[in-house]
Amino acid sequence: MARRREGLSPRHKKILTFLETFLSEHGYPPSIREIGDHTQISSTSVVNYYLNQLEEMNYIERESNVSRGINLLKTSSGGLLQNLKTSVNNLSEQLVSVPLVGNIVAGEPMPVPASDFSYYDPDSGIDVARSLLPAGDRLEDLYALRVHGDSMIDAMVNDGDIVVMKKTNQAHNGEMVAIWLNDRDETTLKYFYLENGHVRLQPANPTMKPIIINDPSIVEVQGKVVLVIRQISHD
Amino acid sequence: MARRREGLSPRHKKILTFLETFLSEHGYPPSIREIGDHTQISSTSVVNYYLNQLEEMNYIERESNVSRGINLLKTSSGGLLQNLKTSVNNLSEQLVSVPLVGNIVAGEPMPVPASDFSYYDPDSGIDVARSLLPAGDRLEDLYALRVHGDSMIDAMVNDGDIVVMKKTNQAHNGEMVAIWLNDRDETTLKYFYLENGHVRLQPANPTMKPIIINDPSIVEVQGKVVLVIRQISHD
DNA sequence: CTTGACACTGAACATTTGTTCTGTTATTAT
DNA sequence: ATAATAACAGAACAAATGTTCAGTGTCAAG
Repeated sequence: MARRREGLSPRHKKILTFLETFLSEHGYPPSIREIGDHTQISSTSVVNYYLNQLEEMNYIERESNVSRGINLLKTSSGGLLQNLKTSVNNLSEQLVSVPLVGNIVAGEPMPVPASDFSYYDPDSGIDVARSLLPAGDRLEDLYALRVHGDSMIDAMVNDGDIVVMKKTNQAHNGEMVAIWLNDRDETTLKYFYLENGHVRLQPANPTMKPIIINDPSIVEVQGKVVLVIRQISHD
Repeated sequence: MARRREGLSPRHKKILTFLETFLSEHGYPPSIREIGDHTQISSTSVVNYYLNQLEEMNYIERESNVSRGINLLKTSSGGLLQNLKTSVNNLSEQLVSVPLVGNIVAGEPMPVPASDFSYYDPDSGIDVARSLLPAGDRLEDLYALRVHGDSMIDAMVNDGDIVVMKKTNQAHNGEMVAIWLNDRDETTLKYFYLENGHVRLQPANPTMKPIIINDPSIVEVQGKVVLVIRQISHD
């Protein structure tokens, strides 16, 4: 006679909740005895009895004869919890911290970080979903700058916006690049076209006219823009 | 004489990479012997020796006399991995999928999703780092629209940009809102100010003049802009 | 050439840990 | 009242596991 109806008993739920809590605090799973200690189950065989049932119901995976060989698949609410094994795979793949290395202002060459990021401070990164970034780009080639001043308006970029750059000093047609113009002492963000021996720098604002540079050598490409982020707050 | 310079040796890196791989495949850490088996280290005391160094350099935490008591803090590339132990808790809190519910074009009222999101398709969401969104906003009040056409240029928003909106039909001074203007059959994005009985709609582009609406009743607020994202690709 | 520190070895040992076994108790259906 | 099953208990045991120890080998500095 089946007393146990399908579903989780209070004891099951208690064990699952303990698993989640322990994992999040320790970074590794608890032992059978630790589970028993924290769920008022005095016997390791009862813990084993319940873990076997949780495995049958696909809340966990177990590995035989392996200490702490428990992999949490679902929470007690049955929710879509990322489990520990996919979180390693997915976290660094889904959310990246792009280092915010300084400001971009019109009257100065913009900062370009050195390749070793020795100055890197994780607290000053900009968090960006990987899915918003170009698929093939290496994360270590990316950095962020905050725009300072109204000088990038023709690039449709506001004071305070964040631009995510990819390191490059070679532009291809149609790419938006950061360019230092030697003759104007000016950094600008424009779409780059090399045409008939001269450079056309096309503003993002389609109502504005391009800059034509007859001597491509005065164009100094400092990076390529891959993403613009504008957080709107009121003044 | 210090032969080991600061930083990771090839053996350290091999161990860290193995830790990441093992964790992602199993959901629990490897034992000392498993690490040795997969990194061609024949002696458990050498594995222990290297793990102690990785702990000193804050790549891992260890728990004494606990089997598989290793918590991975950083990957071999250093720094870009969120703390693994908080990742179980925090992934869904750090990266959110904001539903992309349609397009915003000037000549139509913009789509505003119903409150229950019953149509919601996770594959069509825009991934956004939580840290880029206003701290107090409820995620279920947010949705994204893709801009279609050049009509939002005065808002410094390009064709193809994504705007993340918060549901509201009341604007406060200084907020950027999406407004349907009945008399013009037009949606516009502007900073909103209610002044002396009339509404001033201020473009984001500071070189452009505001729209003054004497009759506030024709202003229909459809949502508030919280974030603009522009993915740059070449044409 | 000597010295000292780092890297490494293999074994021993103690502890941790999971599984199994032999039961008892509680609960429900007949 | 009885039977069957689930839930539980404690102990034993073997295996897994981490730490320690007494060494050896390598290499750069002095």
